Amino acid sequence: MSQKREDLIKIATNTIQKSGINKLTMRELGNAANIKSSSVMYHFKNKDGLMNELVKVYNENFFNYLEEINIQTIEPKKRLEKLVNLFESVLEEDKLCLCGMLASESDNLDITSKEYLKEFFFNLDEWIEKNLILLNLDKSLSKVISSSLEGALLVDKLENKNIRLQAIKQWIRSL
Amino acid sequence: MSQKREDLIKIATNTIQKSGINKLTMRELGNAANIKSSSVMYHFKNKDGLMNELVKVYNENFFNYLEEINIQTIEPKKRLEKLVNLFESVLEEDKLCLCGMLASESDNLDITSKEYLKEFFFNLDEWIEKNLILLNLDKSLSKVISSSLEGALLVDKLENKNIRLQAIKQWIRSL
DNA sequence: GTCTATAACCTGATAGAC
DNA sequence: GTCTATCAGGTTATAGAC
Repeated sequence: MSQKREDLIKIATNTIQKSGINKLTMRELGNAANIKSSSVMYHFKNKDGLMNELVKVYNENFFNYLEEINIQTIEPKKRLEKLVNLFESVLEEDKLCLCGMLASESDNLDITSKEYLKEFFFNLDEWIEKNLILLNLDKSLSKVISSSLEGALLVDKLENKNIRLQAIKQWIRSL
Repeated sequence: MSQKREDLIKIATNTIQKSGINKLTMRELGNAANIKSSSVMYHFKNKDGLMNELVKVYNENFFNYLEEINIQTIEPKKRLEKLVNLFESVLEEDKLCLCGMLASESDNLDITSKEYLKEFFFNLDEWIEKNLILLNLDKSLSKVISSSLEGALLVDKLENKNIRLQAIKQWIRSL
């Protein structure tokens, strides 16, 4: 992948996570990367193509990080805590989860992007489940944990506080 | 409030809940109400004014319903279950929570709308807390419950399933 | 790869008639 | 209250030069 293309993906992802899909336009993306909107189109063909790439790369990075947690941390409870930390680091940058945001705007996405979104949540639940099983906990709790993380990030960012993610961390510890 | 104004609020709220804030335009809102976009502007002055009204009315209806639950249901666990049912009824209409959606697009809202949003989540947590206290449960769980409901609705709608809200209901029963 | 130029369309908003 | 007419600006996208 070319350097410029990589730059564009980073900038575009950041824009959406900070301000929503509406604020991502070819013109502004070009401005931020010092090229014209027509040059952005050369790299991605159209906006759907751009969105496909954004979600795909986001997923790759996200699950590479979870894999890293698995390697560096053995204790399942600690792993789950590190998952919450990951969401906290997003909050600290005043951003939201790309996939959480796009889920609420799925009407504006093509089939490919929607499939990537579904994959994201499927893989996230699966990762959590594996650790719950190691803890002898009900694996259906994974759905509660992943949902709460997405919702908490949303509202904590709105309020510019870290309250809900903290509450989740505390709750997980108590399980 | 005039009948037409009420109609416009209902249509606009529905549009956002089904398809996102992007799909709400003055023109389309007018079309759906059989008036011109300029006539919509007469009722709300501008789009920010419209958004203010949407969130305000949504909050009123939402908390009127929670108040109704309080009257009709005494048992706190049952009340919480009815809260989950409320989110399930939104999912069944293939909609999302207006306030959850707008939280992820708060960059496009003015201060007034954002304040209404914060009020929504504050009041929701408060309502849940009161019932948790009656159950001798940690009141900080309210943040986990409200967050999980918002997140679960988001992903369940994407997948066109009722899995995550069900998992939350089951989890609350087990508390 | 990047540019200019341009097309075709949609957006919120306003002025003024009825 | 609702209309027509119109505006200025933003949007994706394409054609063709360099």
